[in-house]
Amino acid sequence: MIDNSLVVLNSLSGKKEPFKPLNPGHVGMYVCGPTVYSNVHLGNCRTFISFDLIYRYLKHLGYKVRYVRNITDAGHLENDEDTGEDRIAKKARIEKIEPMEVVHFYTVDFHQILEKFNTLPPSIEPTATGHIIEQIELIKEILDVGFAYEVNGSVYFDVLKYNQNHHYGKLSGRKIEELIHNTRTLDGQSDKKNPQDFALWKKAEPQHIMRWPSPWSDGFPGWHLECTAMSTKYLGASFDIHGGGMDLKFPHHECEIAQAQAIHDHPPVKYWLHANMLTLNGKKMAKSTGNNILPMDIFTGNNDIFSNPFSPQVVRFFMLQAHYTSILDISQEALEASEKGYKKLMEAVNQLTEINPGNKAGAFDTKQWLEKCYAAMDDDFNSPLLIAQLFEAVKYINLVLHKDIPIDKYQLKTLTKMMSVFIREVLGIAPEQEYASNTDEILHNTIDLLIELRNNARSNKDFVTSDRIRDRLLEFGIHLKDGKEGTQFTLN
RNA sequence: GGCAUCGUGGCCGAGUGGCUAGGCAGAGCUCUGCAAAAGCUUGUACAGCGGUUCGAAUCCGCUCGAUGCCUCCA
Repeated sequence: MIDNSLVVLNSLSGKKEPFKPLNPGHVGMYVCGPTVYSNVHLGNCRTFISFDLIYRYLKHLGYKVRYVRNITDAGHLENDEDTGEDRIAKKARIEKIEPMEVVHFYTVDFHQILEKFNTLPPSIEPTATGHIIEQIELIKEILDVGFAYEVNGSVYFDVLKYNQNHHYGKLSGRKIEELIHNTRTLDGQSDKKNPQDFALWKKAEPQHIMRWPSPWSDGFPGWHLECTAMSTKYLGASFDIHGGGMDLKFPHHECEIAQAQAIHDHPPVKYWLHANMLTLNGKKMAKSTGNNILPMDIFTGNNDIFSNPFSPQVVRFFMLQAHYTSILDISQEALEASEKGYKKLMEAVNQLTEINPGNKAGAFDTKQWLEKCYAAMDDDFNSPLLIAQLFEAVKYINLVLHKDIPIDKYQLKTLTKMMSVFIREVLGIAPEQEYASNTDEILHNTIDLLIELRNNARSNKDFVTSDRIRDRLLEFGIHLKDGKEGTQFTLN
């Protein structure tokens, strides 16, 4: 299956490049995970769904993928000044609970939401606090090569010195002169030599509870360092893919490149992939403006933004209908359109089992269709284009079902297998709900009985009764449809 | 102000020099007791202004706008 036709948009070059992993057949992928100081953000979910798609497709192609996604549970400051407070410590102070309670609570929330979105768990999910020793060792190495300095128990990365021989800003397209020109001066309130320098280790203030011993002070590691420590530990000094949200390009990913380059004297990552932002009703999502929604509130319908609930699968399908590098706007209308499309797609797939193939092949060119499906995904994981191809198949399936268009065994077998592969395995879209087999059978038998009673009424032209049965069932989410082969039903 | 990404029909969203994207919505028809579903038919869109070219939504320039980053942010 690995035929080297996959191309990916590398943020480092800004161009689509053929994907050739460092070790043939193996892929190392690191994605910046969440800071677990509050409920996982919907935009954050888009990033993880995007990389779930990428992970799934690489695996589908036959690569052995090691997917590392961290949990940031320390070191992520409110701002970069010396007074900046750790986000988790701040939440703990406000809620009057232990920092590790905050961490655990929101880690559980994060996992629950991502599971609802049907994302696969990563191969390794390391935490920052579990890698303090590794981070201290990295800081020592950076100090040894002379790209960091210690002041008052804190250690900073010397960006200006690094930039003498390397380009700090090559990922985000920035020049150091512009950064200096645009950076607000802190009027000597900082220990840093330059405002561009970033913390590798911060000395903890006396009231700061999240603290670890180090050669420099009792303190905590800098945010940028943890990703370098964990990616290096689990994927090596060079690995294939580093992903994350577009907003992490600068400074976070830039700092990661600088740290790794300083120590290993070569770039850490071959392909940088960045997922684009999600906006809500055309505007950036922000808690401060109220233009914000939690994933769970979309699923339950408990929100003021959308007039009805939308299931995780519909939201996932909606997101996959856009390319991961495009800005995507979520709205009531857009979700409704996706919901209908999703149902149409799943309905057609479910009805594949009802088709009896003939000996005559139909006009559907399965070989060409498959090629188009793979071509779509090979072109930088173009899921919207793949979905468009899936709807081509849906159209044909419906023609077979309703218009007696021929289909032979081979066509049916290919469609049945590959529709499932693309929808379930690659796109990671699951059926809306699965019933326990026992309940399922009882429910189906009950509905069949009601359909029988209704059809008796219809034969007697007692449409009052027949419509009442149909309308009442619809209220329960059971949808009856009369066709040539009798009455079918769907569960909403 | 600087950097980055982008601006496609009523809505969402592919497409990066010539050839149908796709989904949703709308209109007409077929089927139907009526619906629903499905099928068929139907839409001369590419922010604006210049330029390159035989030919541009697609390349170049400028203008306007959006989003992100420039202090933490997926």
